[in-house]
Amino acid sequence: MCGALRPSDAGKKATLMGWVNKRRDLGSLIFVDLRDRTGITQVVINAERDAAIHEKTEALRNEYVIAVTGTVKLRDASTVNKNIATGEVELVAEELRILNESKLPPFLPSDTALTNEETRLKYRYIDLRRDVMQFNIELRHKVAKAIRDYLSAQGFFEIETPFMTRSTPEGARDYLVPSRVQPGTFYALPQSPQMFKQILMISGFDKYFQIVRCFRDEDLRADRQPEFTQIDLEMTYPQPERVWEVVEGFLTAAFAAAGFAINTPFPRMDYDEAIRLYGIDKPDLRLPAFTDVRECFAAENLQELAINASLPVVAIRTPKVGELSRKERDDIKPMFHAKGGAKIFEDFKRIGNKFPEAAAAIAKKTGMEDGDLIVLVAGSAQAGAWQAASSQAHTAAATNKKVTPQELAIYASAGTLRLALAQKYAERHGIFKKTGDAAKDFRFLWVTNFPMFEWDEGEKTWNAAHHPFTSPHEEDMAKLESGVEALHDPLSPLSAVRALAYDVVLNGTELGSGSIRIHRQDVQSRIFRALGMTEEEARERFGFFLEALEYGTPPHGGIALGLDRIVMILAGAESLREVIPFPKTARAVDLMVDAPTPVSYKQLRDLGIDVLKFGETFRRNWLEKLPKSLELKREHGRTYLNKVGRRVGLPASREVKANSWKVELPERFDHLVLLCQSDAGKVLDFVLPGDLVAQLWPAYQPRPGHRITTVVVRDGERYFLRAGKRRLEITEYLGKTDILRG
RNA sequence: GGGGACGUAGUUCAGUUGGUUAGAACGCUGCCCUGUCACGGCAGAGGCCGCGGGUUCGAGUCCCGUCGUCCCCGCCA
Repeated sequence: MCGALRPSDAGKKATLMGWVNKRRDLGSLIFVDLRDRTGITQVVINAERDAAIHEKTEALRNEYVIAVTGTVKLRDASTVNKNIATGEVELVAEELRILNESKLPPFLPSDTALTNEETRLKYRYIDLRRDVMQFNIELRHKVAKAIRDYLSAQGFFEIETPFMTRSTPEGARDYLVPSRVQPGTFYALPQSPQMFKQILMISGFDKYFQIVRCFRDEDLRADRQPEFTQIDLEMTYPQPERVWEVVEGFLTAAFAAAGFAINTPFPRMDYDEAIRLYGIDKPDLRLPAFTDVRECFAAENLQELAINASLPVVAIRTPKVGELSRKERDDIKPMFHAKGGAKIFEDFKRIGNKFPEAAAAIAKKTGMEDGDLIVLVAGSAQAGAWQAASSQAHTAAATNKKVTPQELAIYASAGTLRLALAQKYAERHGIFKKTGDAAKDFRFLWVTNFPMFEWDEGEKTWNAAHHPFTSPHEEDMAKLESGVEALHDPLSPLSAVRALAYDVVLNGTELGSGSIRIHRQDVQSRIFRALGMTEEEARERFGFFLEALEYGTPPHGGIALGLDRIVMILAGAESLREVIPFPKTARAVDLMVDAPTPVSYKQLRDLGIDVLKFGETFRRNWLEKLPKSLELKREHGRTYLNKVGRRVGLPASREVKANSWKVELPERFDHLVLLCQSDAGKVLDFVLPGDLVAQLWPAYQPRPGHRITTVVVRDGERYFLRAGKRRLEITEYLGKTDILRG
């Protein structure tokens, strides 16, 4: 392999195969850097030694695939290249074969400046040749293998679960797979194998794991792809601590495989504590926690600052930011997104001028050092009105050590600001820079005792915060019982029910989430009742599962971790795309294979599917595939696309600037779908029933593959179809059918 | 669904208050070069300034729309 040769190999014969990474042509002496997965070796071709090979080498271009046989030679001391592992040797070519040529790639794997994502994704096979990508994918393999090996050694079975499964209304949107055999019905791709793994526990496979693809049809982020990989595991009879031990074990193995020695056990923190100290349920422990500095102010100070004295005053300390200019201070304000009456005091100097004693106390309490930035977040006095009204909640919650919604608003606002500030001044405080000490670089944390229920302000009800199979705390069972009576009361005892749920967090990223599950039918019923679900509704949605629970279900629990995120952090990457070989864009498009695409009518018909609304995707995919040189032409009272002009489209009319495009008619049709861009730039698409088509084109006989184009014209509030000189008003008709505005 | 950034040569980018023929670097092509490894030297090719409208005597530059990529909010049990 190209990265393998060492001085000890000197004198040996070797054959290397790989890509031409670089050719340095010095005339009758040519150097070729030959690259494969393992590295780069320099090949020397000397015209004096072999004119034929030299001639062949002159034809080589970047990314040609070649095979070279030659003798490994130690380099002279003066020509050693310390930058590469094979730098002390080179291969003197005695035979050279061009295995394949290459077109000039849009970018080279050896380029130092990164090409834009669009090009990288389109030519992913070239992008993946880059050493960083090779490293990341190899790292991913090593991590996955380490986890498999560890869990297997611990007695876990890797068991596969179906990809084509049942849609559940809970949680994220499902990706659906239509059934041909039973038209009108759909499988769903799993958001996670949650129910199957619990069924496996019921089935007696007491330790299960799987490195498995999951699918969620939600909007993407840098750390969210529509398909992603989970390390999913479940075991019987565990305390949460037992699950944590297993996770700590395989993470240690995974990080070791990546060359990092991490410490276990990870620290643990209650959800409430995480909110109080960090304003978020996935704290980044590398940064300083909040300090509550309400006590540092005198009551009059708070009044003067219009701060609500019954809510916390949070100090955010960002280290080593240094003196900020007026403009820089102003830049902080837009970074703050106030929730529920939270307000910001970004100018600590001014606080110091006005209230020197308070400022001194704050500086002391926060451990402020020279150059540290202090920003305060507090509840505004205006928020006091509704605060007073629910002061009862405040006291009640205080006894439960529970964070109230009002406090949460302050903490959460401060929490996002804390991260934004840390991000903005990352260069200055340097906390995010790797030190090389894994214990400092990777700050793990277990966040535990999540609330069982979340208040939905819109629906005025309590929802399951995790999933409805999460077991509540044994001690909170009584609250659960009484809380059921107050399902639509935001102050319900349900607010204080804790779940046996836990998250594993690394450097502010949620790596995984798990829980001890409910294994008893009676508890499960109570939870469903608490969620306002009747027995019948519950049966309807989770029938098979509830039935399974009744056949001797052992206590069980587990967790699922995002493999992509783990590898991303290990690789030091900013985006999941860097650790997924074939990722999708923010619009869930695969730019290499160009998916998704519209499918033929025949395919849809087989599935019993009728697509009513063709959206942007349809329009784009269909239009883009038309030759650019088409223009509309009218003949024999019909409109055709002809090869004349530059773009597809109709000449702009006075009334409306309309584009139009073809619709491929099926053998049989009940309606046409037309899409039209109105003068306001809005895309209208609507269904045109068959009898209207007949009115417009009386002589028209639908034929397979026949294409028709028409234009929708708008005149004020009236809409017309145009066919030749005829105009057919469809305004009224549109009112009766569904006109869908895109 | 909402907000923001970006789109100029194959690639990364520059392009002034709108004003001659749109530049640089790398890459590419040809020639020269025996110790390079970011090789060097000489010569050269390469542009619907994303697309469509508009304003203007004049648009890469201003306005509107649209397409695409990225980031964020909502969403993601």
